[in-house]
Amino acid sequence: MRASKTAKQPGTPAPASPQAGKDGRKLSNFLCFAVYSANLAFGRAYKPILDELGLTYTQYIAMVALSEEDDQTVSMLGEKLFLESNTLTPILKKLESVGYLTRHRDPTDERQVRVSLTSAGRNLLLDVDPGSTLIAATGLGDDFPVVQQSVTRLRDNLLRAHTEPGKS
Amino acid sequence: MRASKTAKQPGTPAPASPQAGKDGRKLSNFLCFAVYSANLAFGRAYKPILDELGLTYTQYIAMVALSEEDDQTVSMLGEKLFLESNTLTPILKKLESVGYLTRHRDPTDERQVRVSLTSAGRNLLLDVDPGSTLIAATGLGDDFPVVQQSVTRLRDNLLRAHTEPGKS
DNA sequence: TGCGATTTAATCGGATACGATATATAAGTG
DNA sequence: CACTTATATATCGTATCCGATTAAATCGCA
Repeated sequence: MRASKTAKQPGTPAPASPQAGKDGRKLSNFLCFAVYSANLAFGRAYKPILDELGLTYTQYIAMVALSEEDDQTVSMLGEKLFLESNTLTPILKKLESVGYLTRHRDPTDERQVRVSLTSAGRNLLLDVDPGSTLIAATGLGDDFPVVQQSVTRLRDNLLRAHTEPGKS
Repeated sequence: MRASKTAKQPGTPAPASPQAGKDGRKLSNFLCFAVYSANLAFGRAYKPILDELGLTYTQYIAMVALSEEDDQTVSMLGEKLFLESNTLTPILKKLESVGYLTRHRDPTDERQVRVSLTSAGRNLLLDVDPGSTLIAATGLGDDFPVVQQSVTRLRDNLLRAHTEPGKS
């Protein structure tokens, strides 16, 4: 969105590499740290909202992912959430124990577990409205969709580079 | 709140709020999830590099923060990393046990613990160069500094809104 | 058909995050 | 000085993440 051709901003150092120069190793120049700390900030912003529902952040996004489709397998859910069964299974069991979802072995393939939200789980999602309050808290204004898309692209590029070791 | 003429991507709806409309609750419309999953992706991208050094990601950024200044207290370090003693103390003890830093009670104020990198710790940081390889993996190109600044601003806004409850 | 290879969840151990609490030290007050 | 309050770490319990492994079911192929 901003001047892709000019790499040299007058006021901002903004090096492409955080290694450039002596002060290039400052934490504030690390994109990974910006993302890491922004994630912490989001977790803290969501906490008071989700606490009232008795949900953690990960439980919440798992339920959002489940609301998109019924009878998803753990693997399907994991692809959406970028998590695997070692992380998801305990979370799903927890959500099942409080009645927000059901877990059943697929009769067609007993290896798979099909997960679906219960009506209680679906109703809970209707109650939570973190968007309206938190959208403002981001302070991004019109840049909101741009930042979202940039971070999403960043994520996908990182994961692609990670799974395709053939490059360098 | 809307009206971004800069939305040059033709096919993307990119609503300001993930709540808008029925499909607005899709996970892909959540900025928090973009940040959350990008953080996971960064962790996985860093892992093979840091594994060779026997460091975790959090241990690494803690050492980067320590490299900026000697004799920092746990609180000072926590302000930089957005963490508190409950998280930092075990990490610092671990890094001390492997000889990368020292921890001493401040004689002036015995409540405080002063932390400094050892020469071994400083040398270790010289070895790691995740920048050059990972910069390319982000695939952001010239947008790198823009995204970094946006995410940093996002984080600061979220934390400010969180600590200042006087708004809504 | 038989059986090794693959796939899917689940389990386990280690390392964060974080709220709540504990402990020790320092500072403030009369 | 006694005593209360405040501050700085540390400890503890809960909930993720993740690599490695396990267990069960399915697939592949002779």
